[in-house]
Amino acid sequence: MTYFLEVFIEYKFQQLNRPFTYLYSGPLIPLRGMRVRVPFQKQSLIGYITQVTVPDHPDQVIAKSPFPIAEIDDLLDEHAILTDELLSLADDLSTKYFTSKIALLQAMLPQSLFPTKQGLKGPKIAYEEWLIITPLDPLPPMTPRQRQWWQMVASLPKIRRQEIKSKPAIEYLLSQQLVRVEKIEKRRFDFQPLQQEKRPMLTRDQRQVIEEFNQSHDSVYLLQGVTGSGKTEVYLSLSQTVIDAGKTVLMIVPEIALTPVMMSYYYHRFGERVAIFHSGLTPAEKYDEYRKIIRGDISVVVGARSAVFAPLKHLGLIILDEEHSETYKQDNSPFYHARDIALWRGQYHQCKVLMGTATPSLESKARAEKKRYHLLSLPQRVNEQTLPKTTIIDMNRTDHLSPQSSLFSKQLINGIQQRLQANEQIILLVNRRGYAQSVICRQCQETIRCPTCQVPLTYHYQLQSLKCHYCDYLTAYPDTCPLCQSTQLMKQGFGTEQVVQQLEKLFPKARILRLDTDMSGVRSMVTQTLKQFQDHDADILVGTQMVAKGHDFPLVTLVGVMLADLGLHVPHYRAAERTFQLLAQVVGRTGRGTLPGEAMIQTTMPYHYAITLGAKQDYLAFYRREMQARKALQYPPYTYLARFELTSRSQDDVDESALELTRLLIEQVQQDATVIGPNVPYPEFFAGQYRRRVLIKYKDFDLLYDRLYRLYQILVTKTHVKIMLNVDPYDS
DNA sequence: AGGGATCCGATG
DNA sequence: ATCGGATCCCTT
Repeated sequence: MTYFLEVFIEYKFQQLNRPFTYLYSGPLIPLRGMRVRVPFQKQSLIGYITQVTVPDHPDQVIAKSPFPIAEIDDLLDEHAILTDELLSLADDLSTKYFTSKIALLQAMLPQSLFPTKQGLKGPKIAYEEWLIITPLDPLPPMTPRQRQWWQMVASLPKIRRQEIKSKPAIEYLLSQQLVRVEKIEKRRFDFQPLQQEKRPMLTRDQRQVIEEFNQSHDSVYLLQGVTGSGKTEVYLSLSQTVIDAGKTVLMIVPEIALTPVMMSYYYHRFGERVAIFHSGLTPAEKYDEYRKIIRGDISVVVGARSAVFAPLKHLGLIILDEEHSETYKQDNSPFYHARDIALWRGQYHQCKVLMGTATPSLESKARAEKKRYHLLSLPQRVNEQTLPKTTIIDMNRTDHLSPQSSLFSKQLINGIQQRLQANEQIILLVNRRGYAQSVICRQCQETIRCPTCQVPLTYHYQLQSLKCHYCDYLTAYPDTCPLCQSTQLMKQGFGTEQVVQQLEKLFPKARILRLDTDMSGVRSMVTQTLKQFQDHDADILVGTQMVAKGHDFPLVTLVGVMLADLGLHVPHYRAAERTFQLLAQVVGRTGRGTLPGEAMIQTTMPYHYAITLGAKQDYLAFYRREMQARKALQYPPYTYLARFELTSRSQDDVDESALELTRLLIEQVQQDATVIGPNVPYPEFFAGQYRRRVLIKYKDFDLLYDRLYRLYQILVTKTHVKIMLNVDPYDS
């Protein structure tokens, strides 16, 4: 049989983002989604099959072809590693986001299955050998010892080979064909579920929401429930219905740190049919989980952003928890948003998509108001507690500051003291990691900066080093100013490390934990810290926004926020929304058990609406107010944004291309869009590349698409400059 | 004319 | 990305 294969090769360049035709005439059956090794210009490259055809007269096809068609070198997979759905998703996304299909497949697949040469070096399937008895009559002769082992194998349906301690015995049993060996794929990921309390009874509100969801025929739902209203129970209950009907569920959470908790909930209900999937697994674990999913052994996948591509078949429900979370947007190529992917897959499978949060993104709330999404609400906390009492503390007033440490207000110190005495727990949000924000030289007034990004470096006490929070550049803390050699270096601003240090001085008996991304380098450290706090092996948890998300600690009765206005100083149209959401979320971490909660917010901007409304968790007031601001400035959700990102090793080249692109854009699309640029991003130089951006603001992408695409095609051939389109960018 | 560097276009 | 042919440029 002669097959004609359409193959995409491994290079992820726009110019090569098209299929090449190859021949295969071997004994196997090639399928869409399998990887192949192909000759390509004297090279041997990996690619994947997107189309297979079997013509009646292959010779004629070859004769008529305008180019010579080569044979593939090798067929690399026995089964397709991608479903038709995901191939078609990659198709759609590569057109919409101007990205090569290979780049998208790399986002969808675990590294070890990448269609690149690298991928082939990845982990292989791990097998375990199981012994299974073969009924024989009459039995061959056996020594008593051999007979003993034989009986042991016979008493079980199957047994792991390594459990039989006597090697000669097995070999004899095998040689006599009394038992046979079956190789079964091993699952390397070993999930240790967390302890969980008994399943609570559903509240009336929860039952009502579940009923409304099940009765409705709408496709997209926004579940808006205040913090502590029990959204997770709703997710579990709806998942149960779907799984009982023989379909599968995709459960997406915003952070890897939240997967073990959510996974435990699902694991306790659905056992081995749950898979976990996120970028924190080892390549081997990811490989195993992925294969398990694609084989159809899995009913629920729990995971972070990349799990939205999990190749589940027969999807019956997609849940996106904490819908507003910015971690769902991948802000480097390929620039996708997990919410968009979820909606796309929902449509493909004709299944419902449920997005839950206490503080919806303005986009989603606006769509719910327009009835494009079906709004479900949980207005009450499950424990019938009121929302926590909150105080905003003006840190401009020196009389508010504690005489013992200027980082804290008197009030917060007192609050912590009281909780420690009552043996209750405290969360402190400090949304900046490290010890000191920056280091300045008193002599020459210069800040010490990253040699590659030019960003001020942050001082880390534990490492005794300076760290760049953009590129992770690390250097020992210098004794003298690198510019003028003066010894008068001064640390400015504080972060989590310093807060912990001060707390240790102020409360020597308190058990204090720190949680931020600096410790997530060590695998499972985050989970361990959270578990320690959950088990009340610590009194105070100090951390960055990681502490604000989704956790449920019933003993926490005080939440303190330091530097609440931090996010408001970033020049970004989403700054207020981010600050509001962060505050509302973190304030929601207190008073979740039977004890009433309290929150104290330290800020130098005590009257900013993001802070006053965030403190009260008054979503609706914030929504109305922020929508007015967005309307006045014509920002999303009243318009859409897209950003061309240009990078090059040459500053001149990138400047030239950016100007050219801006000129063309103004010429081509000014009627239907606003063109802003070229802009120089911060930092300008990153990862060995100079960067420029051009922003466009528009109302209707379809109207622009053809012109943008043509323009892109012209510029993309320019050598030395890479151009990417970031639709709906989130970073500043 | 010869050889090396550089550009450009195509890749099945 | 990378190969190979065309072009350019300098030297002899």
